[in-house]
Amino acid sequence: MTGGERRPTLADVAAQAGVSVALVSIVMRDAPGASAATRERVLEVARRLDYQPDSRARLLRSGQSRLLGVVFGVQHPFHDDLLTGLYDAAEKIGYELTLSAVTPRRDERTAISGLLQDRCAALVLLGPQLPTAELATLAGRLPVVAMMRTVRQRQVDVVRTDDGRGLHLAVDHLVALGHRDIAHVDGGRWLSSAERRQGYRDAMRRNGLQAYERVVTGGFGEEDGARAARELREHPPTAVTVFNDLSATGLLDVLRRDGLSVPADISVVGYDDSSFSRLAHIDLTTVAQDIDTMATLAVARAVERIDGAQVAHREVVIPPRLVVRGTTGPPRGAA
Amino acid sequence: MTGGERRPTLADVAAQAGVSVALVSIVMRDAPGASAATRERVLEVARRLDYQPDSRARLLRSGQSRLLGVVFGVQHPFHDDLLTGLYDAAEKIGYELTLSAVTPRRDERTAISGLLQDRCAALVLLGPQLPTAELATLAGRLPVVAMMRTVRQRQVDVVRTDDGRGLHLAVDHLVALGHRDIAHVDGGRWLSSAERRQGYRDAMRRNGLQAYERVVTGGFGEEDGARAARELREHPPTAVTVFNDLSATGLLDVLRRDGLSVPADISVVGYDDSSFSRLAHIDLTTVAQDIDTMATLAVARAVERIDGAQVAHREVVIPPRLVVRGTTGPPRGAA
DNA sequence: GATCGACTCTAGAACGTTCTAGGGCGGGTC
DNA sequence: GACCCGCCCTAGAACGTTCTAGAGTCGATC
Repeated sequence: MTGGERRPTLADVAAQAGVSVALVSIVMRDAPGASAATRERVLEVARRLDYQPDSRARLLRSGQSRLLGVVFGVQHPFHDDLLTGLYDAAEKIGYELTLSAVTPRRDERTAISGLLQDRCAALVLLGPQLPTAELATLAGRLPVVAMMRTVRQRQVDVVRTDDGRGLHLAVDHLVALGHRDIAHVDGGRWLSSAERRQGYRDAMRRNGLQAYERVVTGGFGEEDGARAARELREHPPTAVTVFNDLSATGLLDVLRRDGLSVPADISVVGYDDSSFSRLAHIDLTTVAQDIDTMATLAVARAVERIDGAQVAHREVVIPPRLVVRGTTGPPRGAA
Repeated sequence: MTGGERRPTLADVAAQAGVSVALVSIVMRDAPGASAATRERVLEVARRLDYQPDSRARLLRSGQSRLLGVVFGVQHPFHDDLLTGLYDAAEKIGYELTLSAVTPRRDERTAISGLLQDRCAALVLLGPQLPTAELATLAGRLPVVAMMRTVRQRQVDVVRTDDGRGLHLAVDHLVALGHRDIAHVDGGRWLSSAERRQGYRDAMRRNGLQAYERVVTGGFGEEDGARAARELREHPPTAVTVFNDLSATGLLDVLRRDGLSVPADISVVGYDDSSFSRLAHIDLTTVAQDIDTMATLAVARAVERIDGAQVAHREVVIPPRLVVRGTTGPPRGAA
């Protein structure tokens, strides 16, 4: 029953409309070379047969695929937001997106290889964990844009947030509130942990607070933040900047169970503006990445490479934005 | 520089290995009809040239596409988990997945039409919002499996959780703890809100608690839960079951700000086992859907239809599971 | 020693589209 | 009236693969 009938092709439409296959193709692509009258007639037939072009055949023949492959991770709520932006950006310039997910049981290599078989024209990788060497090989075959990660390799384009600046914003905000004793909980071995840590250090020095510099090893998850909080228990600072929002919530939880009041006793700043950080419950002050700009630039960069343009800048660094919510305030003494 | 060279094709491999194109095809597909020796030689050449099959050409020629189209929504953390399961299930039986996302600015119709052009063999829709009539038309063209939603239409297969039973579990758990005054905050006009509400009603009656039945209109988001909490303020019950986790956290927030202690003063049960409900901070007792089973069954159902089997059951209903965490406990009197 | 079957391999058509080359045809210019 | 140009249209090759039909070789069976 279902699926019994073959889907209509250009040939079917052509036969019904009494024209050649080539002409129907012209009409469907909205290409010049058909009179208004026939155009109308062909479209009418196509609509009646519910004709849908076959993108496989289309792409196969026309070489240029106007298709961008995107690799994203299912664990990152952040990636979902980025996908939204990428769809918008791609649609605006007439490109299609094809998605391939990295899951706990499906690694990046598998995800990428699927996209290569689909012959997309370029790859956009969201926070790739692949070693630089492998990214370089890949970039030798087709344009590759890495997002949210630095790649010291001239073949690979990079679009990322200025994480250093993100921590400047966080620290400056705390200093403006009157804090001096500000610690940082880093991301351990995670991508961009080093840069955020360095951003913290620079900002502290610029504010003349090198005496207060203190970095605690953290990580990606909630439990990492909790562990860091316990480590800070002995000599609690008046404020903490944390590698990401998830870690920050873990830290917050321990602080509150210890009877500390946030932000009166201690202020906390996260990173990412994750969806849950907006929950009234958590209400976390955090550093937000400019998703729309990043998405637009990533797509633009990929397309420039596809079109063979010699791209001048290989790396685009976008300034982040501080989102002030309820977990930051003046320290007790300063009130 | 990049993209200058053409990707190698079967013909290239054939030429280098000194065999016919057809034979290389046989080897690549692991089909019978090639000697071990040549097989070895061809594979070696393919590896050397870094040959990647062109899935477009492959699918175009071979008609059967072994390709499942999946439509998911970026706003739902739950969909990410489901994707993980779908990838596993599809891989196990040799199918590929192709993803199309619904975003705030890309509707379901667009997402589906993209997949139709890719000529996938069947569609798996996660919580589709499309009207039944449209789903029916679609199902006339290719097998369609809807997940997490009822569709009263015999062409469309359905795989969903037994939401009624989910609320039975929640209510029974609370009753076992000693609660009698249990209210329900529903999902408003959202899919499956009606079924969960009815599940609550049935469970209350089965426990002889019809006198305590109380349903408050809620919704999908946090603010809906917060609103419901304010509405309950006058005569607070000792326990609440909520449409989903997001709404439950909004409710929790208002309760706590009102000075109520959870679970001592009031117990709360959510629905979905969303990733954030696991955060130590929120630690929500909730009803979990059996993601792996759902994913496996959805893929199996789609494939059966593709293979033309006459499927007996059109609707599969999976029992959920209660995850007990920190927001439920005995009521004050019962301690 | 002819016939058969199994095995390995190949030539060429086919999938649905786009692209290249060119064929009518009407009307303007010399 | 010969020429050229622009417009609308068509035939047929091409994209990279799989599929069908069949060709060649070898060894075993009659």
